[in-house]
Amino acid sequence: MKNQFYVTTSIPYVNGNPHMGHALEFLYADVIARYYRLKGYDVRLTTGTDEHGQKVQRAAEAAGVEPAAQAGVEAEHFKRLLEAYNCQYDDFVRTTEPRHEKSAHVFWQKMVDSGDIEKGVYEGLYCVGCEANKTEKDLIDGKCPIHEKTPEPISEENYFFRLSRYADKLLAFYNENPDFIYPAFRMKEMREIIASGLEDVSISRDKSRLSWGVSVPNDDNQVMYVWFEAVMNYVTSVGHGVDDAEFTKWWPADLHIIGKDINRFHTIMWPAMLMAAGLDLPQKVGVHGFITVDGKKMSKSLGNVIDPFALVAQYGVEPIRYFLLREMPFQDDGDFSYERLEARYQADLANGIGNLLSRVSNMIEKYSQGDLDPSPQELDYGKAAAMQYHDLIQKLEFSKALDVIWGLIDEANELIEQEKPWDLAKTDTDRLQVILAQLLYSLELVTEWLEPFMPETVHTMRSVLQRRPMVKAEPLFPRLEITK
RNA sequence: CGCGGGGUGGAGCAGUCAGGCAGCUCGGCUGGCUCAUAACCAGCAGGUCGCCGGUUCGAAUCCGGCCCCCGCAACCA
Repeated sequence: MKNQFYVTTSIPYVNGNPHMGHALEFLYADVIARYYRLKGYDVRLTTGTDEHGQKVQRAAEAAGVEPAAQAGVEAEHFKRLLEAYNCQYDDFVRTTEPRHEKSAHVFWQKMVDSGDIEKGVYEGLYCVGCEANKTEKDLIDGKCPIHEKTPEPISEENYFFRLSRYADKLLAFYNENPDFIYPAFRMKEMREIIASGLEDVSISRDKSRLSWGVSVPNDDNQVMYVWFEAVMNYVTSVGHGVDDAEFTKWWPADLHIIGKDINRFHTIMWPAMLMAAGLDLPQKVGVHGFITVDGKKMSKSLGNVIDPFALVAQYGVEPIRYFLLREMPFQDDGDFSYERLEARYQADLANGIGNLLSRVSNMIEKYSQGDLDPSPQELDYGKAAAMQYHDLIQKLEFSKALDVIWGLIDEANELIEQEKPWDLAKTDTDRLQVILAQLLYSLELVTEWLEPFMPETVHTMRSVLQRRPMVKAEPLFPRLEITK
């Protein structure tokens, strides 16, 4: 079994500011990366920014700056988001970096060599308002539904990726690797799309229409289509085209974490591209859902956008990490509301883990002179809970893994109630020490399992639990004042 | 008939694949306790499991039909 783990996030497009969805995706990747680091694996977490394309070029023109400058500002913005959510990353790939252009050129050439890139004529419909190509399916009564204009037919010489050649190979790959896409129903969706037919895709643009991109090798008039080049960041990060030893060490990736909207690019186009280039395919793609707010999609027009920076500023990073990982099921959309957030904070953090630490640390200070070794004599969690925990994390079921941890907290509270240590202090001090040692053990297990999710909290808890003599802990999570 | 997800006590969900007394968390109510952040523990109330029909000794679960909500449909995490 190899003791390394390479995980990536998708790379945000820099035409917009960071939002909650980015924060959530970073968190998912951070938890799994921390989990494997704690297991002793050599872990690499790669994230970055997608900086080419029409929208960035236009935004820069509007702002009167160079596209590179525009992208640079946003790249820093996303790095601040990673810091704000305490996500540890090993590499941050900007698609405008020289190493990425080199990587993309090498990748392109491999596909040319395999005969999967050919020149062709792109004939399509172009909406001037959208500045984008449209398909018949996009139109209503032959008009762009956004601008209510009839798109202009255009004809442009582009390079095409022979995606149509890969339908059967992709399906065969799915059959051999039924766990390739998580959750499973996302694979079902992709099977449907493949079954309905894959067309060759245009993967370049004429520079007269778009110049802000990675140039096509040996053709001064074309740049690569943004999506085509952006996904290559996953190989760029590990030295593709630049450092063969590094690339051999890390590729293929163990896990790509992505949002459900870009599933097809990662589970159809990207695998096909890798096959065409003769490279191995990633082990798994985890497709997460979106965050809704009070049941509705977050959008500027609804005015319900939550600022991820303001949120951690108000509640602190650890409670927000907990809330998002506990309430947003990886597979589906999760709903955000301040009511749910405050309820979780109060019940699980203040009354749950925080209060348990207080009462146990206080009893050990009082009844054991603050000096005691942990021992699991009373409650045998056995291997079942541990197996459950590890299994759930590896399956990306973070919410359920946290459930398991909180099960330990509940059991500890129940044990206290059953044994009544304050009575034992008067009647049976031997029994009292056994119970306290058990409680200490339970808390240590909680810290061990919680570490990928709430590293700062665990750090604080350990400073209490490992101190000798132990003294009563300050509230980990002070109760929120209910003002509403 | 484009594809997919979903409709379960006040709220959020599990259970549906392998039919068998309808479960969890939050909230509400009652009681207990006092080590603890008025926290903790126990118990109670509350549900025609979207609708109609079928199979079955028995259906939230299987089959058929219908209604409603949400997402996707090549560049929106």
